Amino acid sequence: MTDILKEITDVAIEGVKEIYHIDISPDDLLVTPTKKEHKGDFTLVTFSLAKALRQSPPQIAASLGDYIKRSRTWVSDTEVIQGFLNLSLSTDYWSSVLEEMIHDPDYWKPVHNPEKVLVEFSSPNTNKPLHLGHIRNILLGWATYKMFAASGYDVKRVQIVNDRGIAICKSMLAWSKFGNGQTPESAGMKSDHFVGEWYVRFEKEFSKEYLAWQQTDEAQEIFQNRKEQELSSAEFFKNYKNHYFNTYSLMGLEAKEMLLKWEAHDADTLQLWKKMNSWVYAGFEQTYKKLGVEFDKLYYESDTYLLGKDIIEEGVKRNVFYKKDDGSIWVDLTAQGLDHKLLLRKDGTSVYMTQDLGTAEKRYEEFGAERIIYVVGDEQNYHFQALFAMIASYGAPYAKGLYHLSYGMVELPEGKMKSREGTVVDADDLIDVVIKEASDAASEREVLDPDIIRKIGMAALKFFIVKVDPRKRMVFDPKASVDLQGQTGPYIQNAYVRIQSILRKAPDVTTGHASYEPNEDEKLLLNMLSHCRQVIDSAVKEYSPALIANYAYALAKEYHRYYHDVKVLHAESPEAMAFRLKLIRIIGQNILQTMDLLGIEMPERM
RNA sequence: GGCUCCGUAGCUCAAUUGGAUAGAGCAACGCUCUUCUAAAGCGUAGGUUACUGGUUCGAACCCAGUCGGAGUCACCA
Repeated sequence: MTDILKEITDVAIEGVKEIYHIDISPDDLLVTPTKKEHKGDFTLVTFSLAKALRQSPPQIAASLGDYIKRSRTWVSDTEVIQGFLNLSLSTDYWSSVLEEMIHDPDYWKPVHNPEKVLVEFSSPNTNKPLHLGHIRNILLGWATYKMFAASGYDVKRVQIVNDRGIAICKSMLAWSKFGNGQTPESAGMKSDHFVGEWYVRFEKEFSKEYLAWQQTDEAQEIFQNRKEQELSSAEFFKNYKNHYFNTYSLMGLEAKEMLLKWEAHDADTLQLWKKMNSWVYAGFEQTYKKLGVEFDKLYYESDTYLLGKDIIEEGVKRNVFYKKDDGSIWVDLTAQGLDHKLLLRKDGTSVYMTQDLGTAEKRYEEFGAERIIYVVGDEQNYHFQALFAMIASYGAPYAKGLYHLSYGMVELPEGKMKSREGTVVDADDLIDVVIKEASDAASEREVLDPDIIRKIGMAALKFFIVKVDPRKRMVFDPKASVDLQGQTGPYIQNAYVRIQSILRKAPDVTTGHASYEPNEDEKLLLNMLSHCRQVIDSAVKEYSPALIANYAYALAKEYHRYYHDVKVLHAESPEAMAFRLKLIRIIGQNILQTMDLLGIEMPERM
C-alpha cells in the first residue's frame, strides 16, 4: 500500500467495470485529498464519468462508494456530496502507514532512473560581488540539485564563470589608473567588494568624461541630427551612452585596448587579470560558503569562449548554417518562429551563442549529461529558446534534454534594482542583516549559540526567496525577509525544535500502538507525510522548489496546531504516547529532510 | 510596434494543474503561557480572482477581446 492514490484509482476502475461494464483509464479519474471541512481522507471526483456512464454524478458516487466499501477493508466509511465521493480510511490503514514510514526512512523520496543531470547556476561576472539576484539564482540552483539528487538522479553542479570581457577590463583599468597598488588587505575590504569598487570607479570616471563630452560641438551636432526629434537632451544621451563608449570615448578605447591585449595574451595584462580575478574568487568563495553551496566543476569563460567554432564549421558544411557575403555566419530559425541569429562575426570571432554551443557539447562529452538545466534569469528566455532550437537543428544527441530554468527578476518594494543608482542589494550585506536580526530576536529570549543564530537568520532569508514560484517575478522586502514569525523559515525550524525537545525527554517506548485509534489531526498529518513523495516529484517535474517549501510550511503549521491541542509525553494512554512519539519523530525527520532540499538547516534548539 | 510572460485581500504569496464555500502570512483588533519551547495557538475583519464576453455539470486556471505591468527584439553577456 505504498501508493494510496493509485490504490483508490484502481479500485474505482474496477468498480466501474463491475457495475457499468465499461473500461475507463486512470486519466478519467481525479482523486484529491478531502477538503478539511468535509469528513473523509480522499475524494473521488465523479463528474467526468457522467457522460460515459450515462448516470448523474451523485448516483455514480453512491454506487462506487458502495462497491469500494464492500471490496476494500481499508476504507471504513464513504460519504457522497453532490458528485464528490469522500472516502474515510480505516485505523488499520493509518497505523500501517506509520509503520511503513518508520521502517523505510526513504519513504519520502520519489524514484527515478539514474539519469545524468547537470545543473548550471550562479554563473557570476568577475567584475563585482554577488547580489540579491544571484542569491535567488543560487538558491534555486542548489535546491534543484538537491531535489534531483534525492530522486535518484546523478547530478553535477557547475557554474560558468564569466571571467573575461569588457566588464572585468573596466575594473582592471580603473585599478591600474587610480589604485596606487592597493590590495584588498591594505584597503581592509572583502576582496570581491574591493574589485567591485574599481568597477564603480570606472563607471564614475566614464560618466564624468561622457558628461563633459556632451557639451562639445561634436556631441551637440549629433544631438541636433537625432532621428527621434521628440527626445530631450537627457533622454537622447542616456540612450546614446553605449554608442559613445564604443566610438568617441577615450576610456572606452582604453578598456577595449585592454581587452585586445588580453586576447593577444599580453603578459602584463594577463597578470593583472589573474590578480584581480583571484581576489574576486576568494570573495565569492566566502559568500558561497555562507550560503552553504558548492560546485563539482567550474567552467571559465576564458577557457570556453573559443569553443563552438568547429560545430559551426561542421554546420556550414551540412548547410544547417549559412555564410553571408561579408563572411559572418548565421542560422535561420524562422521555421521555429524565431529569427536569424549570428554565430560568428565577419572577423571570425565568436559571440555568446557560439560558446554556448561549444560548452553544451563539451559537457556532453565530459559528463555524458542527458539533461542540462540552465538556471538563468527570464530576461534570457529568447536566447535559450534560440540556443536550444539551434542545437536541435544540427541533431545533437543531447538536444532534447536541455532545459532553461527561467526565473523572474527580484524587485525591491521601491522598484527594480539599479546598480547605477546604488539600489542593488549586496549578497554579503543581506546575509549580515538577517543574521543580525536573528541575533537581536534571540537576545530577547535567552543567549544562544552563534551557530544557531546563523541557522535561523539564513533560514529566514532562504525560505523567503525559495517559497515563491521561480517563474514569477518577486518583490523582496528586506523588512519582511528578516521576519521570524508566521510563514517563515524560523517558523518551520520552531516546529522541528519543539519535536526535538519532546524527543529528548521521551522515555524509551516499547509499547505497541496497534489498538490506538488516531484522531483527525493525526490522520491529517500522516496523510500529509504520505504525500511528500508526490510533492517532491512534482517539484522535480516542474523545476519548482517552491512546492517543497509550501509543503514544509503546511506540515509545520499543522504540527504547531497539533502540538497545541495534544499532549505527547502526558498522553491519555501508553498506546497514544507510543503512537505519537513515532508520529512526531517522522514529522521531525521529514521537516529536516525536505528543508535540507532547500538548503535550510534545522537547529536542535532555538 | 512584433513576440513572450504576468495581473488573486492594503502588502507578500498559495490554490494538488478545470473541482466543493478562493486559502496562508504580514499589517489591525481581541483572546490563550504555574503546561512537551508563546519564534506558538485561537478568534474578528479583509475578495466582483484587472475588465467584458464565451466554452461546460463546474473557470482564478481554457478561448476571444479590452485595460495595465514586465521582459525581449545587439556583430552585449
